[in-house]
Amino acid sequence: MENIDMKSLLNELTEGRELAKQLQIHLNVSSSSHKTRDVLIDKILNSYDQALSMLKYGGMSGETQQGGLRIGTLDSPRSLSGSPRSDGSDHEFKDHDNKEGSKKRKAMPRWTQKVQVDPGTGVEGQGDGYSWRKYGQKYILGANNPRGYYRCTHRHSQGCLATKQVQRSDQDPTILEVAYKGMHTCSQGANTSPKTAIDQEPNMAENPLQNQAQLLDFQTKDLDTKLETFQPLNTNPSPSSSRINPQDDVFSAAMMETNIYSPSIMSSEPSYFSYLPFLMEGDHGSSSNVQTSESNAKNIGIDFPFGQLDLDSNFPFDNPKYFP
DNA sequence: CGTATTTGACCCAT
DNA sequence: ATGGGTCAAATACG
Repeated sequence: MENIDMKSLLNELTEGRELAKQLQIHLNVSSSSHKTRDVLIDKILNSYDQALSMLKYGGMSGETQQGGLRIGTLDSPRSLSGSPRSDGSDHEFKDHDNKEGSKKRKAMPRWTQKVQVDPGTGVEGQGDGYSWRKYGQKYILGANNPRGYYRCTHRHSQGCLATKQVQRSDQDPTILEVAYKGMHTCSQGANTSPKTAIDQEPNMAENPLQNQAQLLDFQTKDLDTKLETFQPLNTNPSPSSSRINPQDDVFSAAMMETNIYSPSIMSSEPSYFSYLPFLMEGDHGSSSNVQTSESNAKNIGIDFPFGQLDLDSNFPFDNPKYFP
């Protein structure tokens, strides 16, 4: 039963590929806006994110791994409750629990993403293809902004355990840190046709409320209804693509690595990085601050999303059962 | 009127 | 004991 959810995995990867394709198209068509591209990139990253998480936690319970990374703009971690020196390093070869015989702890995949919101509007753009329901908010030590707790709307109906936490960065109000936990098992997001999503220019953004309402079909309420602090959300992948082609043609990796971050950065719109690298993290960092590990000064942002992930180390890629 | 959000209390893990 | 995460009643929203 601990088998990897091959279906979902394939879906994610396929979706990612499709998105990449779209991005490619958009890149050729200079008419597409940067935002659109950003959105695509965003989604692509999310797809990989999801897929990787699945692999990671589905393949082995090695759970927490951490590839620290940060965005160039963020600095000074600010005073955390404790001392940041905890450990940014990567030493995870300490077997946590040797007794695998015991009950398997639900090592839900966790990863965080930094999302840049539009400074002017304060809105992130479009939401992910999932519907979230806010179930809590709390002020965290060391952070001035509250952290919002969201869970998948279909938690009860479909037992989807995906959750996410959204917190606005203290220093950069335009940066939103979204920590995801668990993956969606619900049947939503299937209809997240990227095309539709990206086609909508997220320009409205006046009222967070309206924003969410008009964004897309799926409602994504992550926004803070409060007037004082808007807190948009981020976007997610769109699983369940229509068809799965296990043996698609080559993955245009080259294209991806070349364009992934380029558009947003070099294109123009200096104020729009849109997507920041994400990082997987475990629980060693007792301090819960998302941006804790800043010791890893290696900002990969502009490289390749996978570079930061050390998955290779734990990834059972030798597993032949990957693509049946 | 049904559903999502708000918000303090509660619970659990450090 | 403290802080983080969740619950749930009350409220807001559409």
